[in-house]
Amino acid sequence: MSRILIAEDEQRIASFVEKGLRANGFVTTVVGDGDAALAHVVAGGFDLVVLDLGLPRRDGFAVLQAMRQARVNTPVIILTARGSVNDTVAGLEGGADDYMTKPFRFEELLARVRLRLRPADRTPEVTVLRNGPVSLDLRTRRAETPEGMVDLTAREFALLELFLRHPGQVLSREQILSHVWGYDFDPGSNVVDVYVRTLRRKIGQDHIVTVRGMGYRLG
Amino acid sequence: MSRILIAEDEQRIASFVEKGLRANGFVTTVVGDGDAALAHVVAGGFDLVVLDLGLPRRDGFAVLQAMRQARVNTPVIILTARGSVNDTVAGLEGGADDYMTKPFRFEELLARVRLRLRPADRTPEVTVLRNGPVSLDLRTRRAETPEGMVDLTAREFALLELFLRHPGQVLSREQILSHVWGYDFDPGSNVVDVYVRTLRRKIGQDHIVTVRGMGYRLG
DNA sequence: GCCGAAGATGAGGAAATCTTCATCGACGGC
DNA sequence: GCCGTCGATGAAGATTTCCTCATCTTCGGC
Repeated sequence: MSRILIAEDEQRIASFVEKGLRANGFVTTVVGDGDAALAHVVAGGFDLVVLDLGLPRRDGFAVLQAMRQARVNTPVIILTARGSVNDTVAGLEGGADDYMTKPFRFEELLARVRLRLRPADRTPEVTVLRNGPVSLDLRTRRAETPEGMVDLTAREFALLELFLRHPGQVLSREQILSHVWGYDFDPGSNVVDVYVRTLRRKIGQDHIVTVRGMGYRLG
Repeated sequence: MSRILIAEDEQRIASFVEKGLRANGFVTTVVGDGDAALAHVVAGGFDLVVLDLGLPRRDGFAVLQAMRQARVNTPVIILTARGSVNDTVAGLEGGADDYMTKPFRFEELLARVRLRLRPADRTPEVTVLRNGPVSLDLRTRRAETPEGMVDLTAREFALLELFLRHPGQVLSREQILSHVWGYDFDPGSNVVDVYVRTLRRKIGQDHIVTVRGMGYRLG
């Protein structure tokens, strides 16, 4: 699978991103400052870089600039603090391929990573996820089950997508929280329970199974 | 282009659907009762049927059943009144491929028509619409312009999609209203104006041009 | 330049979605 | 079977999106 360099100094976020990407089959390397990031990128071997703008020693802009000057065309996804729109624009003009404002949901980052890697690995884009009787059209955001077709809200959609991308696997509330809601969401909340319920109401009770003490599982 | 049979007795809706489909390059035929619908379908020559359930002389169910018994496999999209969920389920089990509850927005119907015709014409699915500097990813619902990338709300997305599917063409407020909001929306409203404004705010002022006395145009 | 009509804009209220909270019920260990 | 913990559920409150309305600005004919 593809190799991804994560350049991020905040420990919490770095590990959030790393765990998530590894769980999805990517090979990851984490570096905590700009110099290291640049060295790794130029040395080669990475298919994509997740680059925080606020790195110590040499900030993200400088890394990006040096990279492009060295004619390294590895796709770059920038991480930036919310509100710093100017950063964003400058980043994109400076040669980044995409950006994410913090805090972000892991699934969003994942979607962008997949998007940027696809041209390279020539895999056609998946537009419908399916698992047994449940299917989800990613374009129209509609789910289809034996009970009929239903339109989903944004959260319901994100949750069902997560389940469909990990069929049969038990997902803990924490995993679901970080993937669908984001890494800085209150872990004491029971939003996941509530949304599992609304999903079950819409697509039918039987598809999402409760695994007591562990979490939920699809199929 | 593909030929579509519209079986609908309400004049207003029939013409709404017919105009819209023609404007998008489809060849249409309208019939107002179930007998005529069945006769046309069995005679052949249609690639898809838009079928109202509440037809006179022979209702939609009967038409669908007779069609399938006659081994006609033309895809069928059912139109049904909101709330009659049982109808919907029964319809799908009876061999329909998709359904729409009235009132519906034209763009939604169009999306489903395209979806059902695609397998036949082998055209790969479009996931990114582009026009000059403006592009829209239909999967992530994100727009990209020289000013950066922006996330769109549902309405903003539907509006921009409409513009991108008809680049350079002047769209009247009425057209936009019926396509994005639905055929029974108050024509005296200025929602279109308001949403054009929010879109301009997000993607930049210059892309959507006002054509005084006529409507708006992209590019 | 003046006037009327068309479009732009800001703000407020309505509706839908999302999140939290309190309570109820079910399961498993003992 | 009893109790404690975990999950299910309903409903209220917060937030976001959507739509309407009143006002302001711009355009084009005269």
